[in-house]
Amino acid sequence: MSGRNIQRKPPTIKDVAALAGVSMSTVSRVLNGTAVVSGDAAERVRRAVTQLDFVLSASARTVRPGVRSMTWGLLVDAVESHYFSTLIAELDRAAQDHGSTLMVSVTQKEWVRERHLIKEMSSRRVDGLFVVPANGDVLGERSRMSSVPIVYVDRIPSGVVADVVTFDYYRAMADLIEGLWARGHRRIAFIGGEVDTDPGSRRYAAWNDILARHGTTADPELVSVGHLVADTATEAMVAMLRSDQPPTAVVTTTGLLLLGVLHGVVLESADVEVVCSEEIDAAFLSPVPLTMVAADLSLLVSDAVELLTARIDGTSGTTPVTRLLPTGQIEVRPNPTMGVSLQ
Amino acid sequence: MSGRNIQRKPPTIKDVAALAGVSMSTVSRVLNGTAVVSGDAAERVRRAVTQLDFVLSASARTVRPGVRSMTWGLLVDAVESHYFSTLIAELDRAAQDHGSTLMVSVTQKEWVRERHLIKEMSSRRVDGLFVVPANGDVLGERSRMSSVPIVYVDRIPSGVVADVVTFDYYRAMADLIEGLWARGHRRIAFIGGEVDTDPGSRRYAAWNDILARHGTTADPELVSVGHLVADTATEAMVAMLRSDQPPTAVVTTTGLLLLGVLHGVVLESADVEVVCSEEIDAAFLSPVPLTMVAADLSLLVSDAVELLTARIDGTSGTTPVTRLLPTGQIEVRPNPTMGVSLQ
DNA sequence: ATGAAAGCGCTAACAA
DNA sequence: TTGTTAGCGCTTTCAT
Repeated sequence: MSGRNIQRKPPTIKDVAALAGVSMSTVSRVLNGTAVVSGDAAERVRRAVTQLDFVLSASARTVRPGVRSMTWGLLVDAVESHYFSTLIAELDRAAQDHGSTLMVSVTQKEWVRERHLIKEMSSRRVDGLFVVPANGDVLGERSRMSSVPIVYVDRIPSGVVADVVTFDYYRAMADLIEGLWARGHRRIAFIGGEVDTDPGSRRYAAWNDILARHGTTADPELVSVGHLVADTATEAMVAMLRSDQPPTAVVTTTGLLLLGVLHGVVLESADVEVVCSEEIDAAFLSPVPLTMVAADLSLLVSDAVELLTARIDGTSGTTPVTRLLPTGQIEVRPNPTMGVSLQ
Repeated sequence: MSGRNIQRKPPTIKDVAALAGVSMSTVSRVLNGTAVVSGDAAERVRRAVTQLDFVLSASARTVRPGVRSMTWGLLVDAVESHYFSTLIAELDRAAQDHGSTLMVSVTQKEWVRERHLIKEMSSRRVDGLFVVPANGDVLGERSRMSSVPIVYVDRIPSGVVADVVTFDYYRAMADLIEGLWARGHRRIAFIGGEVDTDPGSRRYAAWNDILARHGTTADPELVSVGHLVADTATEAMVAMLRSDQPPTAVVTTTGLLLLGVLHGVVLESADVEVVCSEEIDAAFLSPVPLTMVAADLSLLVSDAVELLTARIDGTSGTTPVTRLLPTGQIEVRPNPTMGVSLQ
């Protein structure tokens, strides 16, 4: 209860050794379990450690190369989404199970920041890194940064051949659109984000491919891409709904854009079916039929962890692996007693 | 494009010195800007650094106590909420502005993990720590962990007097309930989470106080607390709505529980007004009138950063500060042409 | 089983 | 302006 937070300089292994009446080596051995120590000495060391509230300096421990810090890093491009929240939570749990600590940093979707943070994390001697790659590595610099094992997650990075774990977003999107087609929809809109970078590019390719497979092509009026925020997606949706030939179904890509699209649907009290390549937790509030791709993050995480630990332990071959994980679907149909669907 | 990720051991300052034909000190001086170096030598060093893709080892740099690592730590209890996503994003930006790097770890709401991570971060020589305190420090151990400057965020920690920045959740909740009362509601339900720990305790106190102020007390049938997940909140909501005397309004605390409550409302096609002490981004989908507390995280962050930097620089007094930040309100009224509100 | 000592990568005090 | 050197906290031979 006494709240003095004096900045005393932390005790060192030397202090512990002195208090326990042993040498520094013995303290080190006890704390690391590196060698057998007499029960008596061990006990005295442990007591001193508790008394001084001592912690081995991770900095000093990891000065020499080759030692394990039992720390993993995670670089995410942004954090404001259900998807990444879950990713962080799952990875954190996996790291804990492995006896490692996870440290997260945010790249803000900027390649220069990703590069900086990879170096930063690496200079802090993390054992390995999970990276959700940002775009913009035009010079292919990524391939030169080989100081620390990296497994790329969720997106396929450009400019480097490395271990990647991601979901099969192409197939997921293809399935969604085939579903709409099977249910009779012919005027289908596409409201998406970036389409020239992964995974938007895969989704967009699926969109075009499936339409082509059915011998048709997208009405330009019904395609609106490049959205980065929900608001512009809302505007696009509203504009389409007000046109002469409004769509009967809408394809969206991210949870963020799905919210934007649903907002447009609400504003116009429209009756369209919506599908989305990502999941949101407020889906049950949708006033219209909604199908979402269900991506099991725990699958992604266990695969990524497996790949990274193999790299760290050096037990994996030299050839990088790319894994495309399968996805599921979640269908949400609005409560028939409410919403526009009852007219 | 050549994707060989060989695990070569990272170059040291010695390698750079050799390649540049100068001493290690000169390299250090160039890289840290600690002293004037001849343009020629500096240029050769920079070239060598680029060529070797060299980064100073943060580990080695921070071995000696007292040096700044230009790294801040953030310990959050959980990450699956809009609130913490935003907190991380804002703090990350603030750290970047300050020239520091933010590292996040997750305590999973467990005090032992919080304690472990504080030590871990501290042993990695972060300059300071933002901590969303977990509950469970019954022994008051927090007050003994004075190795690194800490600013507590969002919750008031137990067992220690330290710098805290949080929102005035008592007043926020009081305002919500006064609003309901003013709009004529008399059967008001309360569906919340933990009520014996902060900030739930503050919200629950406001609930009881405001009812008392109006000379009444809560109907036990309309109070359901201790919810940790959305599902049980949904069940509680449904049960209340099906009772003989259903509430006309519901008070909720967190965004998670708000979603649970709204789910119950949707399932029962009920017509109740809802208020919540946290914000969700899918609010526009609410089929019923909804008022949420708007907490400006950037305010929280700038205050927390100010306090932490003051502690780090030693420019703050010894007396810890507690700041209660004001909140706003967001009102969402459902689109009149849809949803249950049109009957 | 234990201690003394060298060395990890780096910075800073001291010489030159 | 530059190099040499001691030392940060810790681990790890190498003796004992």
